[in-house]
Amino acid sequence: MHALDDGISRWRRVADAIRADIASGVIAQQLPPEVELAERHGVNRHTVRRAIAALSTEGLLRAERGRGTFVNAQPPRVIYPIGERVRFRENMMKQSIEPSGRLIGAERVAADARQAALLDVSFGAPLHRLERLAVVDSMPMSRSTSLFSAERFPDIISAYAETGSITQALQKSGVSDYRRRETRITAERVSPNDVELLQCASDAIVLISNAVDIDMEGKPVQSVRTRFLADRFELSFKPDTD
Amino acid sequence: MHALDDGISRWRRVADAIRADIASGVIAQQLPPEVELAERHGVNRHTVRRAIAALSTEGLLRAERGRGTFVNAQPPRVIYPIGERVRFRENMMKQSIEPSGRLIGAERVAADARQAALLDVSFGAPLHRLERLAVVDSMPMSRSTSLFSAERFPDIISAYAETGSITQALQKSGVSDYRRRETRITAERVSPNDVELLQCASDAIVLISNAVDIDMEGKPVQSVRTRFLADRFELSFKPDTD
DNA sequence: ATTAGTTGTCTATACAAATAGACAAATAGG
DNA sequence: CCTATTTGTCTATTTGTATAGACAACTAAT
Repeated sequence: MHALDDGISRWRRVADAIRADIASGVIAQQLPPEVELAERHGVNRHTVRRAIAALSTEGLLRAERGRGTFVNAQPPRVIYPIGERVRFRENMMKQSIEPSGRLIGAERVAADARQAALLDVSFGAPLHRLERLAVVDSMPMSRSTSLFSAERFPDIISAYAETGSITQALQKSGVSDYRRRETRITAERVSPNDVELLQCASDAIVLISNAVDIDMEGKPVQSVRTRFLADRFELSFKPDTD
Repeated sequence: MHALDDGISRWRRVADAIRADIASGVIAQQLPPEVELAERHGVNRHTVRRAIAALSTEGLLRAERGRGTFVNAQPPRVIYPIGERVRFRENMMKQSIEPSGRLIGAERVAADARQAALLDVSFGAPLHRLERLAVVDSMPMSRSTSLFSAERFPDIISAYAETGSITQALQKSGVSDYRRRETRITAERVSPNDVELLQCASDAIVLISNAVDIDMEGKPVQSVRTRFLADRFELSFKPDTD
């Protein structure tokens, strides 16, 4: 009677279903009793209990003996505008959120064919790779990998380390302003490497944004790949605004 | 010694890792031998075999006894531009793709608070809900739920049924042109209802786009929620283009 | 105080997942 | 032809998942 053997346990599917019901508002404050949930999902009560246990350690639910199981209030999704002007710090502060970027790694690499085309440098040219982690209220939000031409921006790493801001680091390197040329968005399961970094479940979903920033003459400045945790973010694109 | 009990079987995690390695180009044509994969992922060879079996029935891999396991060529992700002008048919035909929309349901509903605000109608006002399925080469790509004011567009359903196009259905209803006001993007696991409709795995990831279209006077025309299969799509946002 | 309804804990059983080892069958290269 | 390498098949064992039933502990209302 097993629907599809997709390698996902029943309690996990029940947990996902409950999570979805909460997100969509089907379940508001209090969960139905365990026996009812078991019937609804066609599983044993113990399976429901395991699902609830998982969601409880996640902080989404709170079970009280004799009373029932309740939904904890969740922080709303952070809205992240994508458009011509993308400035992480500005965007967050408009929503009364105090952000902080953390440098988690820097490396010198050679441009592969794809990056060479995006950044308009020759194949194999030296690049600075900058790994950042965006944190809001001590909760990891996204992980970014930026690539800069090492020839054009030899000191971008130290400039970022000092200022903690891409915008300011670029200003020190002579780029007074920049804008986004293109943003491509897709979604995947989080990579195992990022699980502890982002403090998320090992099967969390990340929104992936591949973008290229250009200076005012239209020359590529940075190529950046950001992985947003999908359950903490919502990307917003407004044509008119700004 | 279990890393994290997240309800996902080991073979499934190995399968996901292999899929990711293929997507990122770490694995190109041929897979490493099963024993090597087993070591790399810290599992038994049989577990790797099960992962490979799943990916083979999925069409991603092809195992040949005595030779090895090979990666089948995959169709590239369809690039879907989001911007002011969003026209499904036009967008697809630019990429030499012949699309087709299928009407899978229509219903008359009352506006809830959120939809009323988006469409600028009063709470409880009658809406037409239009459910569509976008198909490319007989492969389902996305599922859309459109909402129109039933007062302003009483015949939108039949107009869409005749023309098979939102753009043309709106023209028949007196809207010569429209543009997108805002697009909000997030990602979730596919809902169980959509699994058979979209012909995808029960834990596939969907990119969700919530958008509002407005006419040339700025009045809201439709509110549309589209669920794109993340492994078949890439959303692209270009500020300058058009 | 009693009762109905709820979550928490315990034992037991059937079934699937993962591990382990051995060997067959096909391929490729010397 | 022979050998090394690789995928395919088989048996067996251990561990984890899911089901089943019973009962305790707690809450809220009568």
